[in-house]
Amino acid sequence: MRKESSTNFENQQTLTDFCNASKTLMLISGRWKLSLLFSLLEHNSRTFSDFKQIVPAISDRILALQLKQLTEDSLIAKQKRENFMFYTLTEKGKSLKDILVNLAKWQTNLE
Amino acid sequence: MRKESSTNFENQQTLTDFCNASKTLMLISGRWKLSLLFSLLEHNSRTFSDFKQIVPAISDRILALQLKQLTEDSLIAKQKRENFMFYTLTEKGKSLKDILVNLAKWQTNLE
DNA sequence: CGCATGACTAACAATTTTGTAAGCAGTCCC
DNA sequence: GGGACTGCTTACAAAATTGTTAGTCATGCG
Repeated sequence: MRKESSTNFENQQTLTDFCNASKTLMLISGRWKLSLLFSLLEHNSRTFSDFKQIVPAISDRILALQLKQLTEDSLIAKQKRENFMFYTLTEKGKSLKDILVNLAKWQTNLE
Repeated sequence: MRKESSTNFENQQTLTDFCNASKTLMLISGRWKLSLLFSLLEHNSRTFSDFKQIVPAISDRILALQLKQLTEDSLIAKQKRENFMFYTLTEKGKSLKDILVNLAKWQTNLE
């Protein structure tokens, strides 16, 4: 999916080396990622289908992709319970809470 | 540049309606935007060429594009002084400071 | 068994973002 | 008046992200 020889890729590297905030930003950019994280902040534990109901516009593929990336970045974890897969926030994921809340609050304060 | 009839575009709408944090996130996502903002937090006032020196890998086109978007979103403003264009943070831009610093700090705390 | 549901994946297409190369108007300086 | 620099823009190309459609495999249930 990534082409590790592109200028684009190299620049991304340069950027994250240069600016720590960009690293954090990369973890949470991606369509619907914030929605998924917020819904986990509220409910602690969700299944694939739960997410689809919360964000009906999302397609299976994209949902799976976002969940995969969040999992790879250790912000969420998945585990099986009673034959269902449950997604939950990891400690790392929970530690993002203030940042997420502030992102929302900043926008709200503008209005 | 945008195709206002695509699912992609509609979903972006849905998303920002649904999740305030996503609105904020959109303003600061874009390659090098954080770097540009941080450099303005430090130095208050910069020219186009200054930015090019700070982030040598950036191309003219992309720099101009990012600056334009930041300007359209009113995070920065540009004005002419002594035949040079200077970019500065607006009040709105300055009010992002805590968020930006926290994004960086969160990453740093991980290490 | 036959069908429904949950949690995905594969193949492909559309859209968006980012990068390259070249050029251009305005100002300064010799 | 010829360069050189600043601050862009245009036309084009490459790469990344997002969306569509159609499956797959496992489990549960009447």
